[in-house]
Amino acid sequence: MKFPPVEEQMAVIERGIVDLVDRQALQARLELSRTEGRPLRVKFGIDPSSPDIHLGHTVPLRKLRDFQRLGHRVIVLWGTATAMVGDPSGRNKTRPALTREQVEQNKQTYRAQVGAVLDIANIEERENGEWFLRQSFMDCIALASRYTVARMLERDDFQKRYKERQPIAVHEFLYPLLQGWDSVELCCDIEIGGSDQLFNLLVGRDLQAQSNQTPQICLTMPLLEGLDGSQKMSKSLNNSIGVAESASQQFGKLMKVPNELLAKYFLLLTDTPTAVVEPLVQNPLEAKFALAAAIVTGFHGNDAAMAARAEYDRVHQRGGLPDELPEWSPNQDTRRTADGRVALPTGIAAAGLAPSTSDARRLIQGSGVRVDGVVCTDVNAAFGQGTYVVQVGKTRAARWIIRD
RNA sequence: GGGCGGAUUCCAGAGCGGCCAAAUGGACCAGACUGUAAAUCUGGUGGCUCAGCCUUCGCAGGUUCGAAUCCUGCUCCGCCCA
Repeated sequence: MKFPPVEEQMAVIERGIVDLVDRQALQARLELSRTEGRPLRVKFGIDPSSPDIHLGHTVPLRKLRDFQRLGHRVIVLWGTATAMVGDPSGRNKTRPALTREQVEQNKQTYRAQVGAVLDIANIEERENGEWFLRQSFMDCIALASRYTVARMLERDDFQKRYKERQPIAVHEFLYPLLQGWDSVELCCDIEIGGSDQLFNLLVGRDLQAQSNQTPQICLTMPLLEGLDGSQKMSKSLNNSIGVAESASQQFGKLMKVPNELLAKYFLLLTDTPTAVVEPLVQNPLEAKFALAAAIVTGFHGNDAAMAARAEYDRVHQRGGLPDELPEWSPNQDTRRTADGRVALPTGIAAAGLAPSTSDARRLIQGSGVRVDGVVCTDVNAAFGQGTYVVQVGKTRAARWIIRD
């Protein structure tokens, strides 16, 4: 196995990172790996606790890919056991517990999505259920005895919650120990995580040292803010861009990234060199197009990215229609007016363009609804036999086919 | 085990007998503007057969002409003492 010179490796590794504990040890270990021809074992734990991966998750995954390209051994550790405990990092609430079935299901969908970033044929996949699901309660006690309450409470998340009188369940104290123990089981050289993971990663060092292993190097990546520009990207906050979303969805959402965040998105989600990014960001619109194209190409290929761009131009810059226009026709349950026509609010709700008739009415009154391209503000409008294109806002539209 | 405090619409958080579908902020949606689905500004955000009607303020009862607001019990949660 041939590895690039340490200097070169360091440059790749350090791009975009937050913490590195510690830098000298990393250099030394890279040196050693080079002389011995031994790849370093780089672990990344994923708790399959929600069904989808978004761009925020891809930040550490991309760093793993860097390691993979440098020739090192990437270990993806599925937290099948830890997902059932729930990581307290960055949380102000206890996570809901998951069943084994949910975890297994999530893992399957995750796996496919991880493959969009990593060369999945070339990684080591493990599950911490391998050891934790077999251990006894006494093993758990033994593990718990390795750390003190005071040290746990040092942790920012816990301190905050404690001060704010939020509940902290006892099992949440166990989480960092489980994660740290994984590193012992896997003999990790390096562990990667989000910057909120630093505490957990450091616990791994302590446990490794106690087990006579060389403590792992801890490397953290920034947390990616979501489209709202302030909170961490998260599906439940509805500010995320999913890996599995369509090209046009991704493209559109990327155009929504706040201007201030552009440079960060480039740094963490693309390979574009900083020297190119800096001048580019001066023109936010162009930068956004470039960003969206780069990311969408990565997940869907060049053609899909071009098509998404073309659709964006048409829909948003010229007020045109999206590529895919769903069709809708009334059925027996659809309420009709006295003369047998379909009232506009009723139809909008029935066609799924708005959550309720009341909401549809408001949209109509707020001139957010167009029929065949013409704004309609008449709440009492109704349509008989024919075909109509009904648009709600810029992105929601349907072709109504009313046969009678 | 004892004492105290709390549960409000998507979230946070006002309201403490009628003026409450419920302040304010966030989030979200729509509109204007900008070759940005950014920023800024404006409007909206329980449902409906919609100038009216119906259902919401932890759950179940009760007092009252009238309750998110008062009383009783229950459930869940936080804090303090042991």
